[in-house]
Amino acid sequence: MNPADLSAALLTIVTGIAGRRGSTRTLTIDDVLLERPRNREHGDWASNIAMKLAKSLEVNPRELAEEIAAEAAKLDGVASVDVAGPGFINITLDAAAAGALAKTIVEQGEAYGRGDLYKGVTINLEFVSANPTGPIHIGGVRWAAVGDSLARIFQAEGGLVTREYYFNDHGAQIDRFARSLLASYLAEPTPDDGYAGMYISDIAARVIALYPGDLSKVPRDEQQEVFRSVGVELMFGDIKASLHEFGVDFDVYFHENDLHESGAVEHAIDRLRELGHIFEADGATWFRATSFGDDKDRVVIKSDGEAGYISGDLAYYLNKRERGFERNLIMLGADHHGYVKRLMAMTAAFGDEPYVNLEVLIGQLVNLVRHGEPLRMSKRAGTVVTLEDLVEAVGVDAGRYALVRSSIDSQVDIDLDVWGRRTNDNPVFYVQYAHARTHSVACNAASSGVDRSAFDASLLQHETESILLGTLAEFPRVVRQAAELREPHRVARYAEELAGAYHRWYDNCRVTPLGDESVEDVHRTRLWLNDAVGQVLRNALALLRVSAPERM
RNA sequence: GCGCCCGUAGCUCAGCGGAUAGAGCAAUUGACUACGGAUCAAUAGGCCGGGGGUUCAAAUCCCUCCGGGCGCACCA
Repeated sequence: MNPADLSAALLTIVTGIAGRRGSTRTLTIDDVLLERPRNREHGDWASNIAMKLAKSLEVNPRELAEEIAAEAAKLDGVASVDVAGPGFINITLDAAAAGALAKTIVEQGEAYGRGDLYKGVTINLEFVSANPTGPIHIGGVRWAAVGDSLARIFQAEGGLVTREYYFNDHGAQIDRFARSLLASYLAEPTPDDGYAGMYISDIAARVIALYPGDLSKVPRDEQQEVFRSVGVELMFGDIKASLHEFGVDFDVYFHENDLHESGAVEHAIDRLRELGHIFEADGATWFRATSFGDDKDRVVIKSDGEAGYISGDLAYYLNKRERGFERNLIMLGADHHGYVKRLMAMTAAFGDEPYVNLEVLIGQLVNLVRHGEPLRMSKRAGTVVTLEDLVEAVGVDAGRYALVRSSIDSQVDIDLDVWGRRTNDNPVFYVQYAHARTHSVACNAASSGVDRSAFDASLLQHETESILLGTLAEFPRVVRQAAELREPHRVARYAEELAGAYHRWYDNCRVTPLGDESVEDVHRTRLWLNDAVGQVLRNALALLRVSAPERM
């Protein structure tokens, strides 16, 4: 009896009662979701359905709750049902019914926790998308960790996910990058609007080494072109490599330049023109974004004939839709939140549904801190802390976990000294230790002759076992909720809760009997429970792409 | 001026309509010649920024004020 079964049974009961009382409202499984009461005296699962329905049925909530409780008490696997407070229905399961989950989890293995919320839905997840004008700095690191975990969570819910990196190689920033490389090569000072930093001279040296002829003999503008094309390629290769080190690999690297060269921009503008959302004014071509809630109209073709910035976004979105993606998500930093309105206006203008076909996830920026003092980073000034610096200081597991553990709505401070030195501050080790412990418990059990040849769930009677089973039962819903709300941090917080419940169980219940005791079914059954915990910890950590070590 | 995010234990943050608001770190005190003490138990610590409202029920939803972060280009 897992919470999903219980919810379904409850739905049947409540629908029957509501129907008899003349309700016309159709109830769904979401109306009868169960929650785990904080207080153990309130049973294993609780429902507030009676309080929610009381008003529309014009009955006293407690009276309705009693009616539901009476029927729920007859369900198989339910030990008792109580009505408490203003109308909570508290359900306590038979130990056997609750404990059966341990075996189910072991049998389902990696599949436990997966769902079908986005089964068959094509999802395009665009994140990081940093310009290849320098190494990926720590501001972009958060989206690498969060975006990749979100992709894994969508996949666990059946989504057909494409991880996409939008490579902004059309604008003036790339030119500045090329001029900076050239200046370094010619030993000239860095251009005023250029990029400084050690990496510029490194890249310049590698470009020169790769050039087949004598670069000093070609004209200056050709030199700059060489630095542009080869330099961007090298820089981008470095970015890909450090993201790969961090466990993040993209399916598609999309070049903005292709949109301009392939005619996709004109195509998108033509499409909007057909729909009547384009007009000419002041020598420029405009998108009438104000018709769709934006603050101002946006220039798609500037009066000098160049494409305006938004035209790339128009073409890119249309391209994604034409590639068949039903849902398109873009992750941006808070410094870009002003774009949301115009992107939604664009979505509506194309005849799509804002916030459904396109979603923009805004995450707060990360602050780099050293010795408690905020550290200003600037790619142009060369004071950059990179992804590689982070990995070197704290490792992939701790880095990813720390970045994904808090809500993207809250700002996080990264202090490399603290993260590197006091690793105990990072709860990832608490979770990983719990996993390592499940492994060593299983090893000890094996050498003491405890195996999984018997399973009697009714023997899982201890309070810590009941809490542990309840926590295990929640995992599928946590994954689903993380997907629905686009909040990977929920998986991390859940893993911590499960690790805690496991450690407390370990302290109270032995899997391996003491020296002079014989192996009983209770030990064999507990081994199933131990292994179930290990499996769920592995499944949860996998969603974050954090390793689940067998020893530490 | 307008818009988005945040204000919860000493610190870092969960909880975002439900019962007595939680965790880690820090503090104090305990627990292995018993499956790894990177653990566990216990104590202490809160007008959930202030004030209104909606609701049977508000940290959670609405309004307003205060404080902090970030944005409001024919730049990308």
